[in-house]
Amino acid sequence: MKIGELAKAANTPVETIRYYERAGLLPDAARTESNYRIYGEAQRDRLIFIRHCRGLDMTLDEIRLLLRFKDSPSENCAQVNTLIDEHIGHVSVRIRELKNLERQLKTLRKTCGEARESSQCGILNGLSACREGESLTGKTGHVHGAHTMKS
Amino acid sequence: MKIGELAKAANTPVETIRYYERAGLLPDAARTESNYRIYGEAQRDRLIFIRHCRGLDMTLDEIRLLLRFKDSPSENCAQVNTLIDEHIGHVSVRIRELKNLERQLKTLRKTCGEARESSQCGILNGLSACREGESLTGKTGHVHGAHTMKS
DNA sequence: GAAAACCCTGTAGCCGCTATAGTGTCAAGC
DNA sequence: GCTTGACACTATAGCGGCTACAGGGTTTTC
Repeated sequence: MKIGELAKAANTPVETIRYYERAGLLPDAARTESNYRIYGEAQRDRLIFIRHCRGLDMTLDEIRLLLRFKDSPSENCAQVNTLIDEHIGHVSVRIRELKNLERQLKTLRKTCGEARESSQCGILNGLSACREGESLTGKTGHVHGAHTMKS
Repeated sequence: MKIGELAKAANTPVETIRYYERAGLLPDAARTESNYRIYGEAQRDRLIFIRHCRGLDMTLDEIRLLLRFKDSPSENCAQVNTLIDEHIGHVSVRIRELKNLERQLKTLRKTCGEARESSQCGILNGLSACREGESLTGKTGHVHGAHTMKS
């Protein structure tokens, strides 16, 4: 199959596939005479694996490690378990952080129930004031942000 | 105060302060004869405001909007309320996504209780298999990722 | 008067894509 | 057989929000 077909089969943009190749997650693809990439089922499955991992918010580095284990089936998978455990830890930490955030934001929102002059706005004023016990976000994990990509 | 003092006062790296200036969040600072930036209390307060907003995971664009309202105190702050409401929405969405993720990861983790051969590893095999009802993450908000920055 | 600590500008890198510009190849329809 | 359109290729730049240089100048401290 050509790259466009693979893209459909794995529900992945073409550019992303080429990016994964450059990034070393997919092996350099075989080429036709006219220099088009061609793929078999093995590569398709590998790509689907990668996309599953990305769907679980793993970094490409984490995925690289998992792929190494997939590529050496006789090795002991203890490191895989560790990786997943750590990743779960990162996600949990991030959930806790975001819940905190949500709480703070809702508190802040209550301080300006209705529209009024900016100078009187409880939100703007609240953001200016210094709160004390603020343990600013994340040093622990690698799960970031509060903003998803599209739109 | 010079930039280093401001950095301490607002608990913000010097480079980040310069970056905010370039990004138009802080006004171009006044300069000494030897071209050093100098700041007063107003700029310090503005920076602290920005850092509070960042602590609440707002984007620089969102913060720019808030600053516009701070800069025109007689305007109606309805848009501020809307922004905060939307931001709360983004955070809530992200929390739901991450909880989902956590659930999936824990399920996956259970499939390989103990270390064994990679080829037998429930995790690696689970990641290869196609799950059906996967509503892949995020189109709705702008709160992203599961990975925090440092370490 | 030398060394350390600070400041400056400009540029490149991080991640995981995404989007261009500019070119080449191929299959279908006339 | 020639045009049109869909697809493929490479190379490069951009996103956000910093962070980290390199290579210089200034100010403070001993």
